[in-house]
Amino acid sequence: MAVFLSTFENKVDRKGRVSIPASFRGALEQEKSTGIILYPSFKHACIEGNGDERIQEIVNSIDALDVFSDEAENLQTILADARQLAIDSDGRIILPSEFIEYAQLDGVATFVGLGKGFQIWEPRTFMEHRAKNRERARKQGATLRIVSSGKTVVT
Amino acid sequence: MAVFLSTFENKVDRKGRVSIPASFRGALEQEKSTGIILYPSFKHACIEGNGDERIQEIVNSIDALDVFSDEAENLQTILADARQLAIDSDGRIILPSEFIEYAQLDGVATFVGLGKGFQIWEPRTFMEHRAKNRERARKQGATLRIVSSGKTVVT
DNA sequence: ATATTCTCCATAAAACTCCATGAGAGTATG
DNA sequence: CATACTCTCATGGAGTTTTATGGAGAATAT
Repeated sequence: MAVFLSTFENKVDRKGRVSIPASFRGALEQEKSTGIILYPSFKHACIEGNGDERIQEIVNSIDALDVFSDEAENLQTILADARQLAIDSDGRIILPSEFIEYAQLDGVATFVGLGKGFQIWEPRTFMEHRAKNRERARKQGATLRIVSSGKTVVT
Repeated sequence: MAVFLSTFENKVDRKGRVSIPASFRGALEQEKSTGIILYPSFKHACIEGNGDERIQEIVNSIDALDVFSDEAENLQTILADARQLAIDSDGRIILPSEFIEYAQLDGVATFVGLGKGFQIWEPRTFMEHRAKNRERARKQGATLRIVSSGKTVVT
């Protein structure tokens, strides 16, 4: 299965063009994704990115919820704001202006691998976010214990 | 099962290239890993290494958590800092500069087998670390209980 | 027609491949 | 048993390919 890993900083030019990191493109190909799907994050000032396969899972998960529940409606807004973007022959996409504004990008974008998907951040904002996460992880003493079944337990 | 054992000291050249110890490569092959995953250690000034099979377990485990939970975000920082590296035909990888800096490598790297995975240290730093560990082990008198499932617990 | 999007090309830097060397371990053989 | 041979492994260098990125022109839409 494809995995999005590591972080990359790429430039966003005046036209909104930005290169997708090569390893992310590799992951997308494994998913047989022709393009990528972007949508604004719920929690943070960043853009969430996924391949087609992952979006299908999300759609199915939402579909499994109670149709008229608040939760379902909340999550459906994700889909409403999502855009499918083609990757051009040079490995780039054009970031829609609403996403550039939402994440407050200014010429540079940080691509953050999260396993099944990834995020796009304004570099400084991401630095702060990461620092906060690390601090919290240290406080909570997060260590990773792999159990034989393949499940991971935070102790 | 693949096991990483013993320690090796290999050179890191100007391009950041370093040979993976042959026995480690053997262990990786048994895991059907085509490459390795490296990420900075939480606790120490060293790099943690695993076969890329391992990262799959971590990704799946995180995925099993509530997507927007704090725990998931804590663990995602591991993925964001991790890199998947291909082993070239000569058995080498290129260490990304951020890892060289993090572990403060200067031309030499110590590979330390830890069973399921391994670590990469700056040699002097590792010496001190090992001395400290041995001292503690002597004081506390570590004993080992073998668990039938194959899991090992240090008490 | 004018702005926006898409295609194609150019380039520099980084990553990858291939080849060569030398040290050491192990093996063969006289 | 000592010497020569072979093999693997670590390491260095050179050349090729891939990436990221900028710009120009063609296609498309408004």
